[in-house]
Amino acid sequence: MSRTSPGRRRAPRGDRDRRREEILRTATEAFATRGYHKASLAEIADRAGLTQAGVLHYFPSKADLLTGVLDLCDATAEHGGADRPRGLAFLRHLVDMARCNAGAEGVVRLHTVLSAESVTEGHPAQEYFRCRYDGLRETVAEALTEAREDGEITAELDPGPVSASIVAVVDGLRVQWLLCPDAVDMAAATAHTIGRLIGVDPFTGEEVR
Amino acid sequence: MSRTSPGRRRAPRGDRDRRREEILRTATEAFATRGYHKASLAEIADRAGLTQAGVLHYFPSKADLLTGVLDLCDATAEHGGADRPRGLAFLRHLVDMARCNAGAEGVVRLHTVLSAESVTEGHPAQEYFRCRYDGLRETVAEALTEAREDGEITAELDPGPVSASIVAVVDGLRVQWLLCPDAVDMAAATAHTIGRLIGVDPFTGEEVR
DNA sequence: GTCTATACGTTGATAGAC
DNA sequence: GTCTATCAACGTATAGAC
Repeated sequence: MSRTSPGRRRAPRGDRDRRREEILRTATEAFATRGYHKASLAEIADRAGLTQAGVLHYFPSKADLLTGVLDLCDATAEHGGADRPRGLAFLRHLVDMARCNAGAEGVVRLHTVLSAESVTEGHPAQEYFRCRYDGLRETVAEALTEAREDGEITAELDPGPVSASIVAVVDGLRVQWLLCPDAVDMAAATAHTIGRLIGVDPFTGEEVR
Repeated sequence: MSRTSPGRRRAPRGDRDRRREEILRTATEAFATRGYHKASLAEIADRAGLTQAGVLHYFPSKADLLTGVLDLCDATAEHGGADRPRGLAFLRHLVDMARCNAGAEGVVRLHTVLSAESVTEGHPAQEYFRCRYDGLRETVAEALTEAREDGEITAELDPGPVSASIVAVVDGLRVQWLLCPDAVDMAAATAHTIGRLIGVDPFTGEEVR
């Protein structure tokens, strides 16, 4: 183990890590606005204040840079490792995220562009997104089950298909919003759709009919 | 006007048009599996049985080829110019299309990949998809209004947000299905979500609660 | 109408000086 | 650690022979 490594996460280990993070930040922006294939190492390097060869010193290949970006994205989203809300509260959390997303075009763009690009032949993020959607569907399904156990949802429902639909709405609204921000209210549409799908307004708890 | 042109649409005008269509077919496949940026004219030309320069003889630029693909896609989808179904029947039509899509991976892939890629900076299909989503939302909203007028839907609903959500579900399910076909039943999930959103099963007409 | 040849730019990656 | 230099490969598009 390196002498300077304290052996724990979250401890800043010096200039190298700061450099890496700076590169990841600019790479995130580039991938979000241009997509993985169109974004170039030279452009990323330029905005990060070094040369293209410099970037490849920290990330052996462009694909490694992409996985680095996605990992950082996950790490940021977990924001300290707080437990996920239980039951209906988690569905409210989804709506809150949609509201929050409406002010963070970059994040939305990154996810939207890369997730769709990942379905192409041999894309380096394919496995990442496959796992991600599997996890998302399962998490939503769990939350739905909890909500029923806790009596927050009274309607009969099949967690599998419903969770896929919820994830799909959140996703699909992003594309429309990116192309035409004024035509879509992501948070409102998400909240409304979830409410109809589970038969309960996720915020007031009132029955929807 | 050319001597061989009969001056009407749909009349096969000879080898040139057949060639163009052949190129468009292979280009469609290439854009669907690789995305616009990653697909190359050389690859398309190769599979169409001519050289890269040959392709550019029929389509002045790669961007023109893309718009040609999208136009052909539209023309095919209109299949003869039949009027769109009215009211609830149109929503059933959406479900039927989802069912049909589950057997036509290529079409799904083309739309999914290009629509998301189009939100990137300066993408040649950006205007196309902006208009497409505007049109889709409006068409769905019209169908919803008709369904209410005809008494097929009794519940109160706001056509704007609901139509955006319906379009979003259809879209979002495609990404999940492409990444993991066994995990998602597009037609079932689409039908179910639409049913909950409008309060009526689109096929049986029974009230949903 | 289709080809060959080529111009001309950009890409990701490597080697080696400093 | 960061650079310059260089690489081979690939991209679109054009020019001109046939």
